[in-house]
Amino acid sequence: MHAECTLGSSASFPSGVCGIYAGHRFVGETYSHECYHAGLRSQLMDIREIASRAKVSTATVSRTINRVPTVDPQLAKRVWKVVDELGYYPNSVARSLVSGRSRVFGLIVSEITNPFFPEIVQTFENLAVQNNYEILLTSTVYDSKRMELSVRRMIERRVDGVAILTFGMEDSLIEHLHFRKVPLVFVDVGPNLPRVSNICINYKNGIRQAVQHLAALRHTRIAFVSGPPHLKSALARRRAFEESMEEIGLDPALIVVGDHTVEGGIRALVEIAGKRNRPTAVLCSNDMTAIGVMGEAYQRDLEIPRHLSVVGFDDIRLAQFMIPPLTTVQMSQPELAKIAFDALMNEVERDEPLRGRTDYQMNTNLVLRQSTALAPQRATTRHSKS
Amino acid sequence: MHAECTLGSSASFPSGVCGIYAGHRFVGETYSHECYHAGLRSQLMDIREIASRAKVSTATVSRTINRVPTVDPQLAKRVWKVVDELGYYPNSVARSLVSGRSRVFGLIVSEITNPFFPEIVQTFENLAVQNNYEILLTSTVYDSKRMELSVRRMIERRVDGVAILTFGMEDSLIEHLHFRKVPLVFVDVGPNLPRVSNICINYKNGIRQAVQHLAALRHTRIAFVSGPPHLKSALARRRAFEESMEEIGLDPALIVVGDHTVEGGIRALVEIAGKRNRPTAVLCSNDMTAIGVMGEAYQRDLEIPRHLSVVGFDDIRLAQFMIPPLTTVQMSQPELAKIAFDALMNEVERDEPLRGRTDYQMNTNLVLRQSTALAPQRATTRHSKS
DNA sequence: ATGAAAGCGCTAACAG
DNA sequence: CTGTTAGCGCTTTCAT
Repeated sequence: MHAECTLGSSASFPSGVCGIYAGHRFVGETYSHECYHAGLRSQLMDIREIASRAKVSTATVSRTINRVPTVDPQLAKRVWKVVDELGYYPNSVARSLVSGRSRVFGLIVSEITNPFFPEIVQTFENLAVQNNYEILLTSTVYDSKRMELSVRRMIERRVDGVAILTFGMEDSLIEHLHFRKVPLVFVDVGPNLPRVSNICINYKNGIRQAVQHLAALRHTRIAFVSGPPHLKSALARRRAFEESMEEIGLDPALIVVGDHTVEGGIRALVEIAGKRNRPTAVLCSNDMTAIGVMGEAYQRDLEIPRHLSVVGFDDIRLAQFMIPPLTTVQMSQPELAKIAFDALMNEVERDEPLRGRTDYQMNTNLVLRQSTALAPQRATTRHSKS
Repeated sequence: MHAECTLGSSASFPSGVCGIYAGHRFVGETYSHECYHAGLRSQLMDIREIASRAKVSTATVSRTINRVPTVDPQLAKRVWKVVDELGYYPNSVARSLVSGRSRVFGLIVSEITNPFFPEIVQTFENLAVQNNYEILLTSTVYDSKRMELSVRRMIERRVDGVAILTFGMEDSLIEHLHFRKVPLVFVDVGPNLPRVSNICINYKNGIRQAVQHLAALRHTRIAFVSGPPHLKSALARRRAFEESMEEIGLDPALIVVGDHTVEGGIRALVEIAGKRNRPTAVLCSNDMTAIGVMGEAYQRDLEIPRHLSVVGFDDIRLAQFMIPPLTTVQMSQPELAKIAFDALMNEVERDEPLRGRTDYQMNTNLVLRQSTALAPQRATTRHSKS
């Protein structure tokens, strides 16, 4: 009946708890000599309670639970039985304290509500579950006080590593973490230090594909809506755009400075729409911008893709549900999350830290959907979507 | 120079760390008699290190840091100075162990990538920061194994409370938490037990508004796309729809069983579009469904709102960025998160648990945007959006 | 007001 | 192979 183990790979719950829950008082009634402070101790069970009930030492309970192979199967069975019956769960706070490892990874994002992140958090969490880790999620909401707090919280909770997916973290904060020898992983901006991993995104590949796709659709007046200029990843995208245009002998029709928000996209479209000899295609530095562009185009009866082709960047989940579905450069969030998580795991398991940064590469690729079409002919035939 | 305090309400970082970081070795060099194990101890500072440097006892350091008012200002200043210089951060793992309170709230959601949740997580995190809490986020991804794991993780980490925002949690898991006296908060489905809070959503109000809005636009053939039938909150929405229709003497034109996903919305539109005497308006049980409906309508050249009015439910952030912006019933996610967080805080701070459940109420309201319009006239004048 | 010391629940030496 | 015991870093009596 109680043959199943409560802990370890089998994730099943103890079958005994319901009985206990149903009214069976078990604290203090058969308390052994080891209980010198019954009243003050946890109202529930601890390792000593298990030990005394299974008539073994706490060390044996610990070993059993941690699957140390040298424990006598007989004893182990007795221990598991009690663990199972009492629904005992080891206190990971105590475990962390003694082991010095919290089994928690910090994940710092700029804003959880930014659709770029949920997919990342989800993948991170999946990996955490698989590896018996927890994730401590904090968002900086672009506020330097909040960034400080994020870092402080990570340090106080003694996380085993931090993925910094917020763009624009002050160096002093990074030093705080690095000083405490916490493994760190960054996107694009990782400093060359031990215990630091850096994920290098190949922006050029996807953006070149986007530009060439537009050119193939006979667009020649192609605009770009950039991200915030202080953001390294945004600059890289812009540069990739300019280079890709130059490669095929095209001049950017217009470069609007955006800010990676929907509102920025709206403003950008206003500017684009107002331009004489209006661009026929826009490449946006991220999908939120593209969403803003599309929304404002709709308000102005500018049809997409008939009058204007739009390409995004990131491929957030929503991109495919836009109307029309958004053609965009995919920067796979699950892949990014996996690389980040693995980088942290590698660092945690490494005995001797490396001399410097570890680099990881990630590619980007165009995903074709329905927000791009042949460039409108100048006052001759009209190309509608059907 | 080091006048600022490192800890407490002032969130500023110690100014001394950079110097230390820049090469000043401080472990072991002035280690006092209290250091009996320098090599094995934390490579960084702990409370004893602070104590010995400030020439006070660890108790005094602890009291200072915790702002116990009885400490001598002279001593306190000395302590703060050292804390500041060394960039000491108390180890909250140890704190949790001794205090028995982890200052972590669990947050169980069904899927982080479901756009309904990010806003909730963000608000929860904001409140957590304000109250010196951490959040332990887990997602069940509709998998019972993962649900078990979620609960197990919460218990092992000794969370101080759990907000269960996943719909359809098995009773046995809830018992596990409740058995360990963990405060719990639910939406709609909270059992009547001590330390349980329940947030009752008034679905009817918003849905009635939606129905009356459509009726006022002269829609008479109104369809409803439901959520998964096993979901209590989805059933409540459906019932609210039926009642609201009945109130004004209308029969539902069609009720399609959906599943709260975009794909379900797509299927629903296929069914709606294929019906002879097609409904002119659809009310969807959530926004994801509405997005699916709109997407598929686009694919079929069914214009929204000209040919079909669409209303969603939830008012996820994206709703306003859809094309056209989606008219929807708002169920404020920030408000929900705040109620949930406060409920947990109230429970944690309560000395004696109440006899039974605590109830909280939350309303819903229609938000008008552009996905609804006058019902198309039967083969007479056409109402276009301009 | 301050310090010494006893633990919080667990793990890991070290003995047996 | 098992048990005893000394802590992990902190808070909190209990004396002083």
